[in-house]
Amino acid sequence: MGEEVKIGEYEPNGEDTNGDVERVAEWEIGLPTADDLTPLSQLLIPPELALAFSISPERQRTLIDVNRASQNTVSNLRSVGGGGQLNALSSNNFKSYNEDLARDPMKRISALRTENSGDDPSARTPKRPRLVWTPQLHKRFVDVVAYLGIKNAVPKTIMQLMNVEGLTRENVASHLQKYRLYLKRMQGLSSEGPSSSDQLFASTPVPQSLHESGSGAAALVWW
DNA sequence: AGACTAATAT
DNA sequence: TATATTAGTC
Repeated sequence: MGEEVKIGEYEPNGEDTNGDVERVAEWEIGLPTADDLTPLSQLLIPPELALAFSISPERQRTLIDVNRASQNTVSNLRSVGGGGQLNALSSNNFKSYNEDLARDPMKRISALRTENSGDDPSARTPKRPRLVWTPQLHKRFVDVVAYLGIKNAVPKTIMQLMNVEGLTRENVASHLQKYRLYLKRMQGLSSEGPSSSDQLFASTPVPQSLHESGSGAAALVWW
């Protein structure tokens, strides 16, 4: 990092948030896409190589490490400049980063939030659009569940580790219920011939549209 | 109280 | 069918 200061310099005079958003969107274009990034969970130096050069092997980074690093990044961004419009900008940056993690569904959510942020009494109970579990979101979910092990994988923990803005415990609970049914079905069906109706989760095909998602804004952490 | 989960609703 | 909401339990 070290980019935060520059971000601050973009906005010396205050309220022009739209200008910021545009400029941020502009430099985001140059960033690598999520798929180009080396996963943080991957070791940079292969163990054999480290051994050969007697480099102390780097500790395997876990989901928790990555999650913690992510949290630290947020608080660092927030603390830069000690307040004022810079804070708002920083959290905006994080928000868009997080939206890109979750892709479309979260974008829809935040769009809707700003849309009816008025005084409409029904806005007091801002109804979230129903969450769509994109392959990206689902993969994150599956990774976290696998990491936790099925016994520790409860909605709150999963939600926290997934670290997706706007994702609720209820969202996860609902998905988990379905996922458990799927696992159960797999259990009984292991080594049985594929009934050809198993398109549930099995290798979600790969919509091309999801690969080049417009802005090309990169997620900092992806796997 | 709050979280979990199975059942039920949309 | 996918996701949300409810209701019962711990």
